[in-house]
Amino acid sequence: MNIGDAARLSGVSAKMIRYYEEVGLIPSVSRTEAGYRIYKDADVYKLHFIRRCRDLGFSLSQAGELLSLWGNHSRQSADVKSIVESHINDLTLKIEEFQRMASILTTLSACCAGNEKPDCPILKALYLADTSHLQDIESCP
Amino acid sequence: MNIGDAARLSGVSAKMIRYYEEVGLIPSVSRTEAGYRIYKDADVYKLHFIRRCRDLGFSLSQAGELLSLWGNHSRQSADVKSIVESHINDLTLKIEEFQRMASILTTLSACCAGNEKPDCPILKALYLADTSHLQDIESCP
DNA sequence: TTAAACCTTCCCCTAACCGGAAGGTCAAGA
DNA sequence: TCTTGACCTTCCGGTTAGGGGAAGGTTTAA
Repeated sequence: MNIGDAARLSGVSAKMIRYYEEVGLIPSVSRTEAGYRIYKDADVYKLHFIRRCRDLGFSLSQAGELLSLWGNHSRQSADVKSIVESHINDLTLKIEEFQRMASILTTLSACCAGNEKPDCPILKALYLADTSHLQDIESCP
Repeated sequence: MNIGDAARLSGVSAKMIRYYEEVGLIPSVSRTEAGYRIYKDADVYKLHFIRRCRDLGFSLSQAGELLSLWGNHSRQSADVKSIVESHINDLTLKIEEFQRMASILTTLSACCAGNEKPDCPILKALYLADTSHLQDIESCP
């Protein structure tokens, strides 16, 4: 199987497959005499596993650790769970940060007339020293 | 005022001030005979404005647009509001994506014993073709 | 005079890719 | 048999928003 077939079957682009090989996430595969990479089903499964890790937001480094645990039959499920919980924590922090931003921006946007006039409470707030007072605001600043 | 003072007053590191100048986000400032950059209060305000945009998650490109509007007294507040609403939309999409990931991972994590044994429903789910069925799952897969 | 604390430019590194150029290979149809 | 198009290869550069550090010049205070 050529890299194009492996890409189609795994959902990982040929470009990315070469990249994963380059950075050591997957081992180098064998080649034809002409230098073409040859993939087996097991390689496609690995690529597919990585793709699913990426879809769930894991870093390539974490995906590599999970892939390693996946192939290690003497693994401890606690190690897997630890990686997952760390990632859930990262996601939660990002969600909270984005919600904080969105909350402030929504408040400010609601106060902006959004017309042809230059007056704009959003720009005022960006100029002022601190928007932390906008966290729980109900009325317009 | 040297770049170090501007950095302390604006909350933007000297490294980043030079970078913002290099990419054209802020204009080049004048220099001393020795080549040191000289900053005025107005420059510090601009840097501070950019920093606040970044704190709210705007890209440097958006920060540049907002900065330009801020300095343009014939602006239309609708243009400001448009940028902000676009960014709120981006944030909302990211929040939803992260929540989707976190939801799936939390479900899987709850099903993993997290002990010294190798059995792990998380790895099983990463191997299986599709986790979309985990969106609304209550019990363990 | 000297040492610390500045400043300058320059280059490399990050994560996870995408785009494209230049050139070699393979398979099918005329 | 030749050609054409679809593959494949490596290599290089760009993306975002910076961080780290080297090598060397400047300023200021003791």
